[in-house]
Parts: sequence; C-alpha cells; structure tokens
Amino acid sequence: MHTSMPDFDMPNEEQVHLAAEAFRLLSDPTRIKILWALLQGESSVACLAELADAAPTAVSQHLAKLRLAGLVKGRREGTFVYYSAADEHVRRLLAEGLYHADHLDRDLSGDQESATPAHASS
Amino acid sequence: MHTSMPDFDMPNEEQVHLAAEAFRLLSDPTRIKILWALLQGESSVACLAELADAAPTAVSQHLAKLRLAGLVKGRREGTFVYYSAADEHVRRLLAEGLYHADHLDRDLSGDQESATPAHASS
DNA sequence: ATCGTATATGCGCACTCACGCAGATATGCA
DNA sequence: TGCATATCTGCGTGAGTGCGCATATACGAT
Repeated sequence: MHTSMPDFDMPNEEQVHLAAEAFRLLSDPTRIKILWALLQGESSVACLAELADAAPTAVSQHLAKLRLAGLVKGRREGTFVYYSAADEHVRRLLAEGLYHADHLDRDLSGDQESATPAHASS
Repeated sequence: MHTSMPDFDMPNEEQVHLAAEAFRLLSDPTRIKILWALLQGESSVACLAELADAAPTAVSQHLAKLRLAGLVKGRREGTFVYYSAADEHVRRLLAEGLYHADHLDRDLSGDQESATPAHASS
C-alpha cells in the first residue's frame, strides 16, 4: 500500500466540488445546446427555446441556474432578456466535451465510421 | 421570429447527448478524484478508495461506469486490478474543469437589476 | 388604467443516481 | 480442499433534478 506518493497533488476539496458543479451544469443536453447557441452570440429566451427545441419555461430555468453559476449573463431590453456566455472558459469546456463526444471509441456495436458533419440547418 | 440564422451550426443531437453523458460522469467529486489520481498513474481499487477518501465498493462502482464509458481501463494482476486513464481527452477535460473551478467569479457584478442581494458575508 | 407578450417562479411528479449493505465472484496460498 | 484478500454486483433508500403546469412579475402598447 503506497500511502505516500512522491509527488502527488490532489486538488483541493473545494476545487473538486466546484469542478463537479460546473460539470454537472454541463451534463444536460438542453443546457449544452443553450450554451452552444450563446457562444455564437447573445439570444433571448424564446429564441433559445426554439434553437434548443425546448419549452421557454424550461429554458428560463436552465438559464437561471447557468446565471447563478456565473456561466451566462443577461441583458434586459424591453420585455426581452438577451443572454450571452460569460467567458471563454465555457467555450473551451464545451468544445472539449463535444470534441470528446466526437472522438469516442468505446465498444459500440453499430459503429458509423465517419463523424457526421451534419450541420443540418434547423 | 428569426428561425433562420445565417451561419449557425448546432451540434448533432447524438453528439450533444454523448457530451452530456461525458460531463455527467465528471460531475461527481469522487469520480473526479479517482480520475485525477489515475491521470498520475495506474492504481488499484483500494488505493484509489484511500486517495479519494471513499469506500472501496463505491469506488468499484464508479470505476465500472467509467470503464463502460471508455474513460478508464483495467489491468488485472493477481487479485488486484490496476486501473489507468484511457486517453488524454480525460486529462484535458478534467484540467479545464479544475482550471475553471480555480478561476471562478461566481456572483460578482454584471448581473441585471441588482439580482445579487447584498449578503456580502462569508 | 387594461391588455398582451416575454420572462420568471413555485409546486408536484417521475426519473436518475450515489451510497451502504450483503452476497457473489476471482485469484492466491496452504 | 478450505481460507483469506480484492473486487464485483444486486437491492433498497434518500437526495437531487428536469419538466410541465399554473401563477406571478416586468415591460410596452393602447
């Protein structure tokens, strides 16, 4: 039992918790779509709901959580609220996740070899 | 209603789902610790349990999920099973998440209409 | 003022998940 | 064979969460 490792840096307990919370926010398909859309420019709740193919209420709730986490910020203009991504960390995290999803090689049965570009517009 | 955006590439539905699943696997503090430990070298279940401060049973269950997802792989040697991280994607994802957790500015300004009640304590 | 639109919030339900416990399985040794 | 260690798996439970519904709020127009 090697209880003493020479150079082993376990991240701080709080840091692990914060990272887990960030990953948890990214673990929902609807939120991923919302964030991905916001990375390409600000948008309103209704527009995001249409882009993410979800109900406006659900999108609003997701945006509330994302805003509390500091991942997005909102700007009110009239009755609309235009949201936008907070910083570039979100972009890097999301890009890494989607890249990982695109380069997955687990024991799939029906493996489609090509990576389905599929920018099928709406 | 702007249903048609000029150049808007929404990721594939399956890709979003896979990315969400990957993020969900990273959304648990125990799994983060396990993966972080595995990124610094292979280790057994009991050793990982000690490093992550969790029960060996729980660690085994986490490792099973991570192995099904293709994030880690196991090598049996006697009664021990030494696990190790599958690829470098895990490292990048985890590093991004922990970096994000280290550079968080949670509820600072920028929020609209004083959505931050001034409980400046703690 | 009222009305309509856009967004936010509270509630309840169904679902998932991490954990603890007990039992099963695998390997090594005498 | 039998025993001990290490790991895996099935089951139940409690906590957390996404979504739909209804309602409340904010803003503009009339």
